[in-house]
Amino acid sequence: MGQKTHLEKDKEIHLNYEGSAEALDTLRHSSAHLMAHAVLDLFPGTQTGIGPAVEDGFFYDFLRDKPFVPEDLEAIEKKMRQIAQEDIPIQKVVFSKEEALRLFQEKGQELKVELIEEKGNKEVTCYKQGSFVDFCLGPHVPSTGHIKHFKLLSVSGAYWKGDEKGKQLQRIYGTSFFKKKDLDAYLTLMEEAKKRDHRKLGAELDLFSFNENLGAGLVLWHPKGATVRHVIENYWWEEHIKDGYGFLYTPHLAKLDVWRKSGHTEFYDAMYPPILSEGIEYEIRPMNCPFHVMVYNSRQRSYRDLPLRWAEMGTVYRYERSGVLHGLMRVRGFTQDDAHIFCRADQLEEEIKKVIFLALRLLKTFGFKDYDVFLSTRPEKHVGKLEDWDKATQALEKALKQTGLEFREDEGEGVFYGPKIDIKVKDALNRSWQCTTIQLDFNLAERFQLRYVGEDGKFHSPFLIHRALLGSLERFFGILIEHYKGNFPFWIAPVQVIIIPIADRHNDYASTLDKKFKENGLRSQIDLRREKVGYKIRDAEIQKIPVLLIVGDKEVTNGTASLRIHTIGDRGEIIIDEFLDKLKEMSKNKSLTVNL
RNA sequence: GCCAGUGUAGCUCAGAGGUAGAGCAACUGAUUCGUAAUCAGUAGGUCGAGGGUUCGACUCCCUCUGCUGGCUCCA
Repeated sequence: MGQKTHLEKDKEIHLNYEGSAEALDTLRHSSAHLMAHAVLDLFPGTQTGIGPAVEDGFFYDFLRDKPFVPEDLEAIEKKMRQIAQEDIPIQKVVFSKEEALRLFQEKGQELKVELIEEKGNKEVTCYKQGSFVDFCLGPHVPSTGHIKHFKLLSVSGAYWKGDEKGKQLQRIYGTSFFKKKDLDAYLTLMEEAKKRDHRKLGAELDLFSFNENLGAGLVLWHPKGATVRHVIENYWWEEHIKDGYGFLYTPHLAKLDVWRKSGHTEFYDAMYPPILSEGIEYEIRPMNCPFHVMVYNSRQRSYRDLPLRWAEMGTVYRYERSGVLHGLMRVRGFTQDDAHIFCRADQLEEEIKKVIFLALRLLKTFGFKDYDVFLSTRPEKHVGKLEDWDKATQALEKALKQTGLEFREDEGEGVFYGPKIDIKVKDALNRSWQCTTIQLDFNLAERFQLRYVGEDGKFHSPFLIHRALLGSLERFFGILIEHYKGNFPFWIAPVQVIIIPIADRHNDYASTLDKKFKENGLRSQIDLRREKVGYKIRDAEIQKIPVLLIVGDKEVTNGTASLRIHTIGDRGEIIIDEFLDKLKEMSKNKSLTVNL
């Protein structure tokens, strides 16, 4: 379906099929119009901003004295259904710019007037449905009756043209589908996402918490969360050792002058105010780079020393505005799995390739197999030599191509100090999360005068690669929790095995098993409470412990245990030593599934 | 930071201008039990914090703080 057009110039006929993404966008765009139509009917005097289709639905921005409250959404939705039922034709109308301006002026739609003045050509395309007219390029569905399966979701604030200093508008979000089945599936997916929300699971599984008295965005890692973190860090270290990294520990604080020199005070706005001590200003670090650079500068370097790869789980603190904080995904204190690589021009491509492969190796092991990859190139405002930018951008591109990854080029979206590669992982619900970032840094190399002595005996500037693979441990943990819905793979699970004795008389036997598992490097736990098996099993299942071992008279006599696998169920008796080996194997292989 | 919503027991949630209630969890006792909740009893709250209005505030008003959904920004 599509909009029929009788324009002489526009001979092109849009034939959109329901299955296509374009068709869905059209439907949603029309849904946005329908919503604006309903809003203007219900709340005369409201001004309309923009109302596009977005990834999961649509929104429309409104300017109105009184804010919309949740109850208004119900009324608007009802009105929308009414207008949809009337099946009003949606027509394309072309005005001259003057006509269009007059029309919207008369309607008191000043925002639209502003838009037409900016974007309108000689001829201004509008779409009309009954009393509602909108400045819009279309296309749209033929009539309001085509819009059947939609739901308004939320109200929020939004700035006119995205400008924080501009007018504050009210945005209403909704979604719309061709088929009821699809709408229901979407709503179910939202419910599903809520169930695996890391904030909810974090509390339920006792992984981490926040505390109002401590401050927003500051994470308390509980023992179970800390165990997962430790597992992640251990594995991360092993892989970095394999790739020839050295490790650094550096302080969380430095004189403000360091940050002046690095340019952070000038260019970076997420810094906490400095701390004055004995007349000297200190700054809590928002980044690790200057410290690593100082290690580099602690002695003279030769071209033979390069590349130098130095990694640190570097904790940083950034003042994030209160409204942007979000569970573990966006915090004020976090630990980056950071590293800086100092290399020569001729090593650049190889080093970047190595980093990409290392990133993929790590992400795959954690179970992430789909990625969105971006290459961001030189923005207008930048530092560094053009020649270096070109060389580096080429190296990034060449390295990416060699990995066989599909990537998108974001032209001009690089940071002012260098081009970069970003890798976002897709989780179990196909949501995308920023993890890996690989950035060239011409700024620090220059400001801290990084040098090495070349083959020719002269000083040269090394390239500085700044990279984080998991991103931040906090965010990565959050992503892991949501990806697995708290059902961590065996090698990651904070408690891997729980031993459940049926009655008191089985406690001793159970304890020897627990001890044996612990001695073999497994994270085992024992439930000695005087409760019925059913109760203990339920508890263990809720805690999402992957392996449950139940021991009663039979098992004590046979020297065995009965296995129950989380979410799978009872698997019968197992022989301890054999089983122990299997578990150790599973841990060692970092298996993502339970193979027992 | 901005717009909107929200904060009642450890958790999930009722209630309401006259000093708070349920279920689960916790604790105590009984039960010694075979694959997702045994029974009974007890205890638990400065109703997010501070200020104001009122004879009286958990309830109304203001400020702060945390959280939620967005905007803007970002690992």
